[in-house]
Amino acid sequence: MNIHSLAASSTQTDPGNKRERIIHATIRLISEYGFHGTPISMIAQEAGVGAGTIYRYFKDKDTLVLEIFKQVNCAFKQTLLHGYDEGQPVRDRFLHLCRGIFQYGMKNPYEFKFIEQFYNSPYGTTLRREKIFCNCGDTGQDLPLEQVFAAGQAQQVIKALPLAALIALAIGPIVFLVKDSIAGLIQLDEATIHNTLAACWDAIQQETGTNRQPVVTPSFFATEEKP
Amino acid sequence: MNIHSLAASSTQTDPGNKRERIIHATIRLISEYGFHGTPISMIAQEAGVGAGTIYRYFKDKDTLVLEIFKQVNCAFKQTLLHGYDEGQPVRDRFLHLCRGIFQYGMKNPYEFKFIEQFYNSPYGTTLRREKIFCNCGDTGQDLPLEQVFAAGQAQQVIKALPLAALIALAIGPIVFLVKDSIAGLIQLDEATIHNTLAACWDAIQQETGTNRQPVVTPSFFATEEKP
DNA sequence: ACAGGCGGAATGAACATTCATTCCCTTGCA
DNA sequence: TGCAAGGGAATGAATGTTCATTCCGCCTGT
Repeated sequence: MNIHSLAASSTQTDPGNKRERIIHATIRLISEYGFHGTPISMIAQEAGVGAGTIYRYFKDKDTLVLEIFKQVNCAFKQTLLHGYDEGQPVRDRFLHLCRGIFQYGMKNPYEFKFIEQFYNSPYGTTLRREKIFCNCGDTGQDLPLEQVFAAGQAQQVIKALPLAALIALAIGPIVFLVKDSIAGLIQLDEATIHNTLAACWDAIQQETGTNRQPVVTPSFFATEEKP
Repeated sequence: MNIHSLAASSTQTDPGNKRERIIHATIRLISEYGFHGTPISMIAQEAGVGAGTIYRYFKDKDTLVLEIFKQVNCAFKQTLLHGYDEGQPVRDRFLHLCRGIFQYGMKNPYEFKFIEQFYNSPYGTTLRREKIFCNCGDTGQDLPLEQVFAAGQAQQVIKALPLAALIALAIGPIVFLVKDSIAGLIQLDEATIHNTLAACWDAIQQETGTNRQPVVTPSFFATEEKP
């Protein structure tokens, strides 16, 4: 798997809309069966094109999937920023982004699961570790969610947990629930979505009231493990 | 020199420990590459046995993986019940189970990812939908986590969210964090684990104080989507 | 008529599974 | 105690299938 052909995308406008059909077929099938579980022949059939035609548009299977991932991932990020206002309070910005992830997953189940598949593959893990990601106007800066966490911690409205933990607390439940929804295991109504998102906020927010267990600081655990 | 006997181990009890070696190799490889990404030949090599030997112990690749899943899933559930006391308060029981998942994942990364892979495969989804699961002393009753949620809701210490949402809020972040840890993307210390688990509780617990946004009820959303 | 996109058969590699053979432990017999 | 035959376990080359990729003749738009 090599990385080239960044922009051979549209030699001429678009002959049929074969490229699009191939992309959608790939997303749908890989989201369900995974990379190794979806042969090129299956993609060709689903797209309604000949197997050879796929190679007119993509160098090989690896390139096909990687290019689709970049495209889908960028579109996903763009979606999150729709209507996003940096001037809003931390809680509102947080909920906007989380709701965006939720809605994206509900409206684009195949893309959502495709992204999941990719991130959980060895290739995806490498990508994350090397922080390559895609550049879709992305200047290498933090994702907005990370900015929200930083701002929230500065204002002491968000817990002083490691970034990875905050991300897990925010996104973990959403991914979990969206996957269950896509699989048809549950039916989500708007109230449940709203309350779940509020619960995600409860998880990361720094309590200021008195009716809460104190958060234990790292130094507490210097010598012992459990009270 | 001698005549019989140092090892009565062979014919019946454990021929070598090949079966074990095959199982461990399968878990390790599938946890990393997925079902379709790990050929039998690779499993045989990793286990240090001939490819044909695997078929002495398992009917085919599907059976191999399914049997391993049952075994691993049951062992996982048993682990969670270690030291579990139904007489404890809801919060303590909840934290015990969540911590158990966390620790299991950290100590058994291959098994943890194997279970993940399985649940996210088409087969795993089907299994979940049909609620077949394995019966390892499992009398078909609810998982302890579900019992805790039910008890907590009865006592009004846990939010009145659908079961699937509560499970997502509890397990989602843990799965997320453990996977990051296994991938080597983060380093977890005990304090972070403790605080993250506490945050999971914050997510599902029903506030009794006054400094909290009210939880919106379903009827609120009957006609509109966003205030 | 022709240039180039297109489908799908052709190709060689890789895969799951089988099977003839080898290996090694047990056991009957001298 | 020594020895060799018997039999189940193990092996890896053989088999038939499926895969990714290539190739070539057809066909459409111009």
